[in-house]
Amino acid sequence: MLEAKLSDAVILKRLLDSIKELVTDANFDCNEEGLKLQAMDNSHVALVSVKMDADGFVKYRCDRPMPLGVNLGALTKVLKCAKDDDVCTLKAADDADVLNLTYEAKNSDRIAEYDMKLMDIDADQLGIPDTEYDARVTMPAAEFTRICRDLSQLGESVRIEVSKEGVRFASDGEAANGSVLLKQTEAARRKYADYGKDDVEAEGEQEGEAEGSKTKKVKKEKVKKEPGDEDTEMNGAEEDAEEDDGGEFKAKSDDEGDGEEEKSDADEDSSNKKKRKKAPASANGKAAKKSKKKSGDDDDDGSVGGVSIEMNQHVTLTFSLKYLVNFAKSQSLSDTVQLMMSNDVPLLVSYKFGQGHIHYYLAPKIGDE
Amino acid sequence: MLEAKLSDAVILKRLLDSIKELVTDANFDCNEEGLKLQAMDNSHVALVSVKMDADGFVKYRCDRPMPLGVNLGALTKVLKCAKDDDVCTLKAADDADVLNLTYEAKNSDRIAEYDMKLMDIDADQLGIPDTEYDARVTMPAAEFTRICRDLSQLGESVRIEVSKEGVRFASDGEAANGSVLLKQTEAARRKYADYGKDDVEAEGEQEGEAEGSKTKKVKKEKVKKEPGDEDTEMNGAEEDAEEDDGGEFKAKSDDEGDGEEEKSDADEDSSNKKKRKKAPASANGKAAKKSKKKSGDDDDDGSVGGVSIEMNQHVTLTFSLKYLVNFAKSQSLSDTVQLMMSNDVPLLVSYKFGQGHIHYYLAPKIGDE
DNA sequence: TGCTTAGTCT
DNA sequence: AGACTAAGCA
Repeated sequence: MLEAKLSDAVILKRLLDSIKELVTDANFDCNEEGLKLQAMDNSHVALVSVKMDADGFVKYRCDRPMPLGVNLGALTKVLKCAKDDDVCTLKAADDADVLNLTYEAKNSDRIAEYDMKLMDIDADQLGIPDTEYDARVTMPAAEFTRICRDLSQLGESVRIEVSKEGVRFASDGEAANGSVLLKQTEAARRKYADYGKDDVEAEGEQEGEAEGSKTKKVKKEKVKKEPGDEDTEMNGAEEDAEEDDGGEFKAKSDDEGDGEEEKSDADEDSSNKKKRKKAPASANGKAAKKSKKKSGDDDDDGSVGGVSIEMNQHVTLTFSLKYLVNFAKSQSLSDTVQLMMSNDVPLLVSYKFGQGHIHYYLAPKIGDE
Repeated sequence: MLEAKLSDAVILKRLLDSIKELVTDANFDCNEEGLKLQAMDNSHVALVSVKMDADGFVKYRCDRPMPLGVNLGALTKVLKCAKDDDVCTLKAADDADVLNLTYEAKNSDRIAEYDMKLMDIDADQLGIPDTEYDARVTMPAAEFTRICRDLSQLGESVRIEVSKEGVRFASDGEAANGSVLLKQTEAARRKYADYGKDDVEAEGEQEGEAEGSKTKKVKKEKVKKEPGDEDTEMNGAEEDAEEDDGGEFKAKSDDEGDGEEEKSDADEDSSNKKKRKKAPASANGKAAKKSKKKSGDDDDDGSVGGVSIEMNQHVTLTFSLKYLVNFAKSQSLSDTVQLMMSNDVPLLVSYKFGQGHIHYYLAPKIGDE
């Protein structure tokens, strides 16, 4: 059975708000590592991957892995019945066809309980490419939202060009062409120096979670895991942030060396194999920052303009703004967004929050389509 | 002729916002007691009863009773032309076919005047049952609104179960079932201890006002009036809160004993005849509280969670959420709502505000309809 | 974070 | 035409 208690229902509410327009039905795959959702958008153009780590819950228990087929519209409705600060508990019996959600007011004079029907959803195995990106752009989520919205008024696509100096977002439209250049600033570089170094990528394929994740009992710590050889090493010192569960694609951060992960190496081998815990929460200290989204920590996200760029080579790609605007809704979950790009490879838009992360993949437009 | 001056137009605006979707046309019946509106909703399922006591007006004069047939949509539009804090004066000549509304800014530098056409409306005699309810639930209006809205997302009906411990609102829907339990708390019990004890019920039938009420000359105070023998007594001291005009049904408050009405017995007979003043404003002191709606008086409505329950026996009833959601709009008029229920009897949802009250009646669903 | 306005869908 | 949902503004 599954029992997951979240301290504030608002996290789940925001998560659903972020993806419910993109995906109508999806499986929440739960195992002892946490909850994971991967799905193509309704038109099969974009891919969404959400992960909520067990560590992010007040209480988390999952006896055995199981997929919870959920209609996201229905779940959104049910979540709307929760107050933002309600303690939210998700429960599902092992072969249940319902997901039970309990909302408790922090003062306990109100208890609401909902049972939502589950459905069987074909888990289309999603092949998330295991890519080492040539460019990683870290910037304030609000900036990204603004740019996408602005440019979407002009045209349907945006051309994103990454160079050492900065990122340019350009769109050509009927009535006007627009271009926004964000320069890399020292302040931004410093601010994001160790951001997302260990958990940015790594959407394991299903495979990873199916057996690998369960089998591992590993550390709850925030050590990043190696895509391939997680069980064996404990290079806690590396902050590359490879956190691919499946090993299908691993994220590369060109400049490691920050070494800010906590080492929980001790437990590495202890866990069977597959310790794909990327500590989203504590590792790199970003997760912590993110969680304060609305708090407006000035020195971190909001106040500093500019972007931080890490790259191996120039990248120029064109994307549908409609999707990017949609992705940008996750701004509610994090102050910071990262764009991972390589030429001719799907863009990865990543938002990390206290309890996990949400990744969006979007294939580039080719030629002048 | 009628002349009624209200210190703040916002009261009327909120009142109209509350009922305009339920009722399209209705008579404002005015007599020296004040203004009253009673109407079935458009589908004749629910009944709305609004009362604004003469005392609640800065100035009130009604030479002889008359019905003002109003299209509520039109009145709403006209009221939108008033600023919330404008002093609003309603005037109608004895046989006028127009209602004159004057809006004066509090500093008098602006005077707006509108004439709205009146219409003849068949006053369907409304038979409001005179019921002694088995359960009375007093709770924050916002809580009631929230629950009705939440559950209306899931299903069409809500089952309300009242027990000593609390109230449960439950709804079953296609995608999910939901249940909200509000526990009775000591804080809530204290908060609402003397709430609505004297004016909760008592919608007189039309009849009452037509002849019976007029004949009485009684006090203007907050004494409840006797349906039958009004002209003779002036029991100003009782605060039972029977305020039925017609005598058809009288409101019962199980626990009276507050005794907080003011006695103005002296003037009872002095007035010609027809003094059916029920003083909603001052009696019991609740009216006063209510009027502060938006002010967020913590110790009164908003801050205290939980409900207060007074009951003779368990009650379980099922209602259409669509209507309850509609009723809940009156939250703009009061921080507190009371639900009065008996098995197999229409629910009474009552909101009291400084100038009067609004009562909604809704028949329960029987069986599994 | 809440409210108001605009647009879309029923 | 009305209601509901989503986006923008305060």
